[in-house]
Amino acid sequence: MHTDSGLKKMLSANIEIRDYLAGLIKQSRLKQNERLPSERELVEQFKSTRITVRDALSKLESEGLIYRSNRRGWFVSPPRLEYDPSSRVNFYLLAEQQQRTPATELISQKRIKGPQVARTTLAVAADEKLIELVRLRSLDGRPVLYEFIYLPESRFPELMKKDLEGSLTTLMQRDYNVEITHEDNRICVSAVYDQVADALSHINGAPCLEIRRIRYEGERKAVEFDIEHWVHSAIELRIPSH
Amino acid sequence: MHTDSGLKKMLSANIEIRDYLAGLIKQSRLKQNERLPSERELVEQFKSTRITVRDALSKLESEGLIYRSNRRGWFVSPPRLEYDPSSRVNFYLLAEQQQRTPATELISQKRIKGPQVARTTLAVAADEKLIELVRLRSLDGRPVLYEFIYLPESRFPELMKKDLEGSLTTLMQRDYNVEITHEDNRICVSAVYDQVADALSHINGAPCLEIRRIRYEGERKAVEFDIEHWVHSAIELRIPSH
DNA sequence: CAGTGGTCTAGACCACGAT
DNA sequence: TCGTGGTCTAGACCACTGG
Repeated sequence: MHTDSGLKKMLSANIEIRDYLAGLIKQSRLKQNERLPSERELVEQFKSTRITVRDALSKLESEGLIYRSNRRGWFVSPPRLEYDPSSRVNFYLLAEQQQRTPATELISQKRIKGPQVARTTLAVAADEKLIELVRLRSLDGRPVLYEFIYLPESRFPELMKKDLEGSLTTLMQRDYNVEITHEDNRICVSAVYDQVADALSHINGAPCLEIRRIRYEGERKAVEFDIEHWVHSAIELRIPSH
Repeated sequence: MHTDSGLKKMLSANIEIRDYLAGLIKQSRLKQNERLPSERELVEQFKSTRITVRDALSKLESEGLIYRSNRRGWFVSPPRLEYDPSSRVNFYLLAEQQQRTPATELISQKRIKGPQVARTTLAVAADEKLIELVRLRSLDGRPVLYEFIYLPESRFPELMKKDLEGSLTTLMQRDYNVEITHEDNRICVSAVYDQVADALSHINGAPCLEIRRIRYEGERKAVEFDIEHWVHSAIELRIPSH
């Protein structure tokens, strides 16, 4: 008996479909942000079923080659935004440096107790409220980032009267004299649900790139805690060192 | 007519199953590395179908709460390894600092032309060969990292006679007098296929965390190019700055 | 060998987007 | 209203794992 280890595997149907679409994309027969054929059209073309077609599409989604827009269809991903989380370049500047059009929508602003992890991180007193900002950021009209920002109210009085759709770093510096000395970023693959999934035009449980950030002024004083959920195909992190 | 926007959504079946299993895990009713009930058992328990059960499982997988082992079952993820790619701590030390048992298997070592991206990055001459090392790294017996390493042969003569399962950084320093001055890491979510997927006990097209790294000795001389594919639930990157 | 997940068939109904 | 993707039913066969 020999084993198959040296032989090529049979292509399964979903890989065939994936390879076909990946080919179209790589040859630019499908251009960036162009819609793919509908799932039912692909079913016909490949004499297959929607389960199999959707398997192929979700593989392409995992790779970042395509993205979905809820109930509208599947689209070819544009190049990823290169993002160095440790740099102080803000979102607008970053996007424009890479010939993209940024936009920010403030989804909500609240004075709340906030999640325990934020309270602990920011070391606020038991009776102190946090300010929670929820923002949705887009590139060329496509939502790519849903973020929660927590700030200690005591350090930022009157914050909620300001313009909160621009660069927070700039605002903090200008109006509150905050100088960020260092930060701590944690990055992992996670999943989005409910309002986050909806806003990013994703399904419940779709993978995302999650960045949790703590910003400090001075050695130990945390003044900002963020949780960012990125559409994973929209971003590539770049971490230079030393 | 009112809209539903203020109301709670109906739970779909796959979310119900997800929530049930997520609850068991968070309450430690299922312990780390413990196998979940089989898909068919869950089908019975929830009077559902495998499609729906697998939807729920893949959501939990995206979140990193569970991982799969090919055709063996689904298992509860242990805590993520915290990894600072810019630190010089090697894999063994890192794992042991976090009470994990590391292992490395050298899958292959070859003298080859190598992929164009590696040749360009390392700026090798047209006739020079690269050394390609392929390694699989595990934590507590679970494969978590499949990596391709490219090195210019001219800088590392006789490399293939050495022990290539330990720390390369240490080896390069000791035997070749290489002092890494800086590096450039790029991180994105991608997907694994074929031998990578097999080795990580994943299915084709499953998402992974991909790290591409260039190491330099001196300002511009690249001496190492790596592509790492991490099982995403096994890792959390930690990037301190300034 | 039995049991597992991996892949697939051939449909169905629904919610939502575009028009 | 129609077409889209999102969810689901009720099965089937295959490849591989582990005893």
